[in-house]
Amino acid sequence: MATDSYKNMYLLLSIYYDRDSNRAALKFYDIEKGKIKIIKDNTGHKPYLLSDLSIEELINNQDIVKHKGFDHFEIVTKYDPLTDKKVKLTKVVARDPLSIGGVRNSIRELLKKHSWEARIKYHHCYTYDRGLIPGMLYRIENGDIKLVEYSPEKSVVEKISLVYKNEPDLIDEIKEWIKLFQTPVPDIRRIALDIEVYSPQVDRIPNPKEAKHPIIAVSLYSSDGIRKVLMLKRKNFDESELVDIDSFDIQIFESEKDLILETIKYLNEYPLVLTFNGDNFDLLYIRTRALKIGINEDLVPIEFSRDMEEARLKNTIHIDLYKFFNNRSMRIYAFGNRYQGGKTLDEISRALLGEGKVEHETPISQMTYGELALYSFRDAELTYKLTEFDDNLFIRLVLLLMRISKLSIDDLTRHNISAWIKSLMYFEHRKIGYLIPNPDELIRFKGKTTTKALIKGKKYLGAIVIDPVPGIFTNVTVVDFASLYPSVIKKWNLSYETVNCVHPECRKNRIPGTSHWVCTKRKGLTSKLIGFLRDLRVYIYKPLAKKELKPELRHQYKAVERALKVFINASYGVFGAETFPLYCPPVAECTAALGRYAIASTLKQTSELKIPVLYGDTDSLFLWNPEPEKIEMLIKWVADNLSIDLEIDKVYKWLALSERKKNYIGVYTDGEVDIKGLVGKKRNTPEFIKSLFYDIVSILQKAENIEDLEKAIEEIKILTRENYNKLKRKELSLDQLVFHVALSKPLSSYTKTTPQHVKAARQLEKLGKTIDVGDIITYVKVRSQDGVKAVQLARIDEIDQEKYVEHLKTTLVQILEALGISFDEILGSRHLEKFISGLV
DNA sequence: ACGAGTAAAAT
DNA sequence: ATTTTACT
Repeated sequence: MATDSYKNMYLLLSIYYDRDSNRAALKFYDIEKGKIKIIKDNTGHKPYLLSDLSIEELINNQDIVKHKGFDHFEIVTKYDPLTDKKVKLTKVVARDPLSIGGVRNSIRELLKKHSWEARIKYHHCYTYDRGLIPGMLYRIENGDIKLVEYSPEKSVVEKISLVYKNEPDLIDEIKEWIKLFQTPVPDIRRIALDIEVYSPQVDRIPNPKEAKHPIIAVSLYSSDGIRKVLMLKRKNFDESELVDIDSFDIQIFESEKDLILETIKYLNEYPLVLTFNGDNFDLLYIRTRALKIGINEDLVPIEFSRDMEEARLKNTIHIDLYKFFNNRSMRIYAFGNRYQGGKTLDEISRALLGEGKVEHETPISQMTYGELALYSFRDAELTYKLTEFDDNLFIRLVLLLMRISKLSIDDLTRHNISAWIKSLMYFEHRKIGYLIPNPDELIRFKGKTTTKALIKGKKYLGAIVIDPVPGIFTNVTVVDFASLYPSVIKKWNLSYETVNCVHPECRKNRIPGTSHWVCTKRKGLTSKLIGFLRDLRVYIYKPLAKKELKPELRHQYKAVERALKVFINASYGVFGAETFPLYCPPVAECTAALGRYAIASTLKQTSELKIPVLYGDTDSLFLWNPEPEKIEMLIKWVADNLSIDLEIDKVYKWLALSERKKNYIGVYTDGEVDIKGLVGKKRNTPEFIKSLFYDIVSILQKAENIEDLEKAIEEIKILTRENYNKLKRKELSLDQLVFHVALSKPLSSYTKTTPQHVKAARQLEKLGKTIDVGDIITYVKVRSQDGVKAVQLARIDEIDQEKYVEHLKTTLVQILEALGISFDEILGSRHLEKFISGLV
């Protein structure tokens, strides 16, 4: 792989509908020049929809032929995955992207029954029809756009040929996938931007749709060395406030118009413009304000989508990091869930970069020029650094996710996993001539679920959680299935078209635990794709990410491995989500059922092998003191009988299980602690209880064996008493007693009950504070009618101590119950009782 | 705007 | 008993 030279290469970043020319357009990144190159469609490509009405039927309906946007009909043949039949369809071709909507509307009534592929976004369709893959490298010669081919390394091809030796017809296809991952990922020149706005009301964020007040600062931080704050000169300007700042440049503007015009230069200059919440604030504000103060619209390169959700730049590309870093998949898989809960730039950058925003008490509008410059600059700096940390992980990840999903950079960074998988699936459908089913047709053919969920309101039965054996155990080995659900999807040929297929002879191929069956004649599309991605991750890129010596390549493989994980792990969930256009509950239900089947049969085998099982959840089994040979036998049995990889996940020096599921504490052989589910760990727990909890944990951490644990308990007892007394003597500050709870819906929609955090939020609202969905409400428990007060309104002497003692107790009982039980055996049960009663 | 299962507190 | 949140 040649990573040293990108000569004459262009990176495809975006495919979009260009409003000015009413055609599709492509945004490439010219790697050598560090600039965007825009190419407008010159192929005369026309949008279309597919209908199973015949040409005669359509002609009889004169509305369509008379419609001025209509161009012509074509006949196409497709494979219908729902009926397993070839079908002839009429392709209704429109004149241009603008008229496709009108053409569709002219036969809307007919299409409700018969249409297929009528609701698909034009630029997605264009992406496939032109055979272009966003995120890949191209050469542009005489108007021709040619993919730069990187052949996979020989060792990689050999390995994958070995893995697929029983399915040789799939080898060519998987080699195409390898090209996506072997093509190098170039760095992209980019600039982060953040604005500050004057506001006469201290607590109000200015409304960007009105933009009543001036922009007073624009901070910029770029990959090629721009470190700058543009500032508006207001009254009382004092240059001396700025003399000490030497880590970045400050440029003072006499007029706001000049300041905005200078900002616009950067928006046109840099290929990628990064913001944090620019879709909803910064870019919207700049545009509104620019027009308001009389800048000609032609000079403003900021455009909005019709729903006002997306701020696009005419000549370059805008990425809103707020959306991307708050994407669930990104948070969980790519970034190891290191910033759970937080959504703000401050919280996210603290978690990922270890530094947060500049703390300030003075409202922005009252800051000195020096304070404002420092504050504003840090925001742009953090925004940029979110794309730079971990050796440009962000850029690598985004480009690889684009290659897998076939989405443009602006679509990818703004949409969630279901849109990514939808785009991937649609692309594959087109590639192999499959008709894309309409969601209502899909449900009609595949039916509903047949099992009953344990949780009210859920659609089908999920995973098994084995009742834990309470007590303390030394030497516990945890085995788990390597990506259980994706493995099951691959192994059992699960896909929306293969589950409950039309062939009578497949009906006997039952899925255990359900009334569904799966096709024996055709390979399922989802099964094939998820199988590819899984195999590439497990057999190729996970090993390469570890052993590759060249840092550049190693970083790329690491990003490949993580990007694959994102898709693989979400592949099951989307089929059970109504919002997914290939929603197919039987697929999700079969996946979960086969997961249960896998763990249940493995459990049976452990008892054959006489390995004691202490606990298990979904895809894991906790084995007590297992002999290594027996684990080997178990792993072999699973491989032979279930064709799933069972792996040793972790080994505990000791593990304390309570009676509660998903609730335990253990110490690994390397001394690291593992805590699951205990309230002491949870985000909403007050700091004072949390810190006591962690102090106790670190005492336990030192214990090597059961005897040590006994001594540890004594220490814990003393520590707990101390803290209890602190509470009673009111030696704690309000801050340490705060509960943090997120508001999951708008305040007005809490109608059934009024939880405590809602009470506190309403108190704040009364004082004129705006409260939004997702806000973390901080409150303390007090002795009053409501029982709670927002922390801002409370005094230390109002605190309801009893409530806190209760909370302290439940937190500690979770640990002690587990420890106590084995204590019962050693010291008798009085010990624990005395310990707990001593607390209250 | 990705699934189901579990725990705990307040109402 | 139900609602709500946090977590696996």
